[in-house]
Amino acid sequence: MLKSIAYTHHKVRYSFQDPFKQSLPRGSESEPGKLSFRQKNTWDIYAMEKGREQLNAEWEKFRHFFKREEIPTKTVLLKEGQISERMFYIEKGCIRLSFNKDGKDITFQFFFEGEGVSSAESFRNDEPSLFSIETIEPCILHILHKKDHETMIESSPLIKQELEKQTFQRLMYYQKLFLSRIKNSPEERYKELLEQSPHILQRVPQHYIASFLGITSVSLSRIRNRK
Amino acid sequence: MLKSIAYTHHKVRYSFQDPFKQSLPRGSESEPGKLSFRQKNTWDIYAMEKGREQLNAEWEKFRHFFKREEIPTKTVLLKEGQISERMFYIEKGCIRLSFNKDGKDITFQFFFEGEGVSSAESFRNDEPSLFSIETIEPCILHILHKKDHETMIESSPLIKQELEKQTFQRLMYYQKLFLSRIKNSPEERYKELLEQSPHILQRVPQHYIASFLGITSVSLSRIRNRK
DNA sequence: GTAAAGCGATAACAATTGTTAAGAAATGCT
DNA sequence: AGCATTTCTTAACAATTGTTATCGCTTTAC
Repeated sequence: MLKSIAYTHHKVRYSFQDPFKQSLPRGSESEPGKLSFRQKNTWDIYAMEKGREQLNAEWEKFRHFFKREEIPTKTVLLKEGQISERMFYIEKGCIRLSFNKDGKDITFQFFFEGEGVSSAESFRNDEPSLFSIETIEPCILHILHKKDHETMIESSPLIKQELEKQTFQRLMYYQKLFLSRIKNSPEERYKELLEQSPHILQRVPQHYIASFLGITSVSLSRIRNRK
Repeated sequence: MLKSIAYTHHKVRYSFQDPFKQSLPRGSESEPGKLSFRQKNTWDIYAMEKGREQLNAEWEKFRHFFKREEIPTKTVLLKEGQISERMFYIEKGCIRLSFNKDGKDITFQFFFEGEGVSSAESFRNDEPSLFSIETIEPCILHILHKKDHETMIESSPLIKQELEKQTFQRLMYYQKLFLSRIKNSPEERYKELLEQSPHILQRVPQHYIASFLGITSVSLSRIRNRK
């Protein structure tokens, strides 16, 4: 199967920049609503700044820590309850986060190309992960091991500072995610997906979308028939 | 009314330590489940450490930045959409966070004595707050103004570092909050409140509890009749 | 002390969603 | 291409929650 995806000998086309700058998952940006593609714009502004270039140069120093791997569909990268030792950066493909409730699988976030994925608490505190990480499509990932991550932080105060800044941004993001989840009905949230993240609806199977919206796939069909 | 609460001439009995160490709201710890009173234990351990004492001594240097105020019930400390210039530390009383959806008021967090409250994004980025902050009971608060907060951070690398550490903890907390909200039904979450945070049920009016659980007060009455 | 406001419980009815099952279409594998 | 698996839609019925209104009790304000 992987053989049919001729990426193995394909020249990598992305440039190596801060791999976790985009760590706020794009799939869920429809929920805070205000984050849709805003980071792309912010990214452009940063890209113009000298500091940005300096930071990218700093990331470039640790490029060798990221191991490139091709991963098939429905591969569990991290299982809920395990301790995470790796972070993932997506070059190609789609990933979902999920957890188990009474035998039922609940999806709550999607990640796409250019985004970083991890179970931060597990990774940083050696605690069992609260959720699983799984590929939805065939993926090309760049994988950072925990030890290399620590080495990187110790070696570069600049990167350490940047990651702290991102922690705050993620806090803000989760706050918005949380509020949006409370605030909007599944139907409202589906409509936001339609308007702001159509790529999710095109690439992710409906039953994952339903799970993500917190409803059954039957209810999702009903919602889709209402519009 | 405030005159009947004879705190005005009452000697302050708390000691001035890191006022935001307890910034993870206690009211919602029932949701992550695993955080219930755990911080109190962690606090004790920290209190034994020399570093802890050093940090408290550092906080003590900025005690004068915190303005003590007595606030009556149902006082809006920050209105949704406004820009926050203050952080609050509760000496006495109860505070809730809420936002408005189609004319309806939705409560999502409670704070009690010993806890810090703020709209972090608004405070830090000068953005309109996503929610309101309101007292449920008569309160005694220690209020930190934004300028003083900035002065404090610039003056003390130790405190700056401590606040960064807390940011990560808050990120973890919100992640758990989010997952718990998705995972558990209102009834399950009500039962957790019963077991782990009975003080909330005793002090907070039922209709706020219902709102917090994401249901109407009628549904909450039904749930209460089921147990 | 009295009036008003606030709070909680309950009933009746409407609306929404879940569960289960069946069928059709799309996708994956050999 | 054929077959197996997965995905999506739909119907029927059950379960749950929302909306509205009413009542009684408690608290607050004057």
